[in-house]
Amino acid sequence: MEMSGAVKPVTSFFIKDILSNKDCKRLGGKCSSPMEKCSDWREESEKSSAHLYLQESTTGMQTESPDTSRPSSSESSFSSAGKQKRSRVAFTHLQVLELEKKFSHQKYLSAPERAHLASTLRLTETQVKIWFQNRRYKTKRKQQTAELCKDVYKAEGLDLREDLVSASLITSFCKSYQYRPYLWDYSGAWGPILW
DNA sequence: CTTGTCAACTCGTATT
DNA sequence: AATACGAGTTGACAAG
Repeated sequence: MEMSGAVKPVTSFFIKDILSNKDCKRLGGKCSSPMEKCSDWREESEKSSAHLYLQESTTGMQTESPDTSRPSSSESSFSSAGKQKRSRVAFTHLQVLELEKKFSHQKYLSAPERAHLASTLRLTETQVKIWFQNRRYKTKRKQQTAELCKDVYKAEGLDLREDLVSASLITSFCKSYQYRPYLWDYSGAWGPILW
């Protein structure tokens, strides 16, 4: 809140740093220079980049920039003034693919599993953790939306008179709400995507 | 311009 | 206290 927007954006991906950061925030203090995060996750990235580069050649599909961990404009995001833009790192197709594959089998990862996956994909554990969190949440929202739409269709079919107006509104909303970002998904473990 | 996507974020909570 | 979670928000970016 207080930190919002301004200088805050980037923080360390290390859990301890995140936590201490949080504490600082809550205490109203500013604990670390914005720079820190960069170097921190850089370290972590390099740690794993040593050998585990996620055999791109095996699939032969990786053509995107491999280094998601950062818009490796490591310097550029800071431009000149202290004002640093929040970065939105786009994971590579391959990374997302592997994450999805894992997610299709298990929605939750243990710490060791997460660590392994992270190093394999050259991501930080925090990135993997957040990705899974977001993924679960997205799945849930998607399902809720789908169910809502189903119900609306049913309601409309069975009882047209009941608040027809609002029902129709929701229906049209459902129709237009084509939110299926993971259509190409593995529809296996956690259910088919029905639309 | 607006809108959608999504990684990263905050906040409250649960578990150990 | 440390850690992870869900839910919701933020902000960068791309597509329309």
